[in-house]
Amino acid sequence: MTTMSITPAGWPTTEARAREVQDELRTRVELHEPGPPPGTGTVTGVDVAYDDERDVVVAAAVVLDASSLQVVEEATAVGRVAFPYVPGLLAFRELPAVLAALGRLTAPAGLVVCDGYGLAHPRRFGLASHLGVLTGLPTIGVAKNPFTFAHEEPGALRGSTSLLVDDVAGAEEVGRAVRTQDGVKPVFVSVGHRVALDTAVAHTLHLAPRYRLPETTRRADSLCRRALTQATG
DNA sequence: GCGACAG
DNA sequence: ATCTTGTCGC
Repeated sequence: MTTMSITPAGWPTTEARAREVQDELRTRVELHEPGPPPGTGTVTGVDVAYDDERDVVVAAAVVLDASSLQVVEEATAVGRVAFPYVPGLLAFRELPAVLAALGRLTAPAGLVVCDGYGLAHPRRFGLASHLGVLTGLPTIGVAKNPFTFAHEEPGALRGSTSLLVDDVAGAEEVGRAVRTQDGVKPVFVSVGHRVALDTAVAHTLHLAPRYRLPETTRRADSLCRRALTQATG
C-alpha cells in the first residue's frame, strides 16, 4: 500500500514555527570544511514537481558518477504537499519528498546539488543548508534566479564569476553568480553544508560541461516531471 | 500599508 | 513551480 505519509513527524505547519526551526537548525550548519573535490565519487541531484490541484508532490534523486557524469541510480517518492510556497520557506515545501527519495537510494549520494539556495537566504538557511543538516551530507545550492540578492554581471565566458551579495546585510557575500556557458545567463551558487564556496563553484562548472544547468539538476528535473505525469495524468 | 520574492 | 505553439539555431 502507499498510504504512509511522506511528511516527517513534527514537520512545521505555520510560517512562524518554520522560521523558528530555521533559526534553531542554522547553528548546526558546517561552513569550514572544503568539501569533496569535483570529479571524484558520486554526486546527486534532487528536484521536486507539483500538481497543487491534486495536492500531489513528486521528488527525484539521481546519482551520477562524478567523473563520467553517467547515471548510477535513480529514485522517486510521491506524497502530499506539506507546505505552501512561501519565499524563504521553500525547504518546508520540498524537503519531505526529497528526504523520502534520498532514502530509497542504495548508492552513496556523495555531494548533493539542490535546485535553490543554501547560505544565500534571508536567515542564511536555505533549502541546501537545511537538507545538509538533516542528512549530514555535503550540499550546495544552484539557483536559476538571484532571489533578493544583488550581483554584477559576470564576464561573458564560461567560468566567469561575480559576487552575489546581500545589500540588506551590508553587502555581505552570500554566493556567486557563475557563467556556466559562453554568453548564457549565469546560475547562482551558494554553499549548503560541509562545502566551501570555491568548491561549490568548481562542482557547478564540472557538472555543466554542455548546458547552463548542472547535469544533476537536469536529470532530477526530468525524472520528477515524468514521475508526476505518471502519478497523475 | 505596498512591493519583491529560490521553487 | 505551472499554464502553453511554434520557432530559431546548432
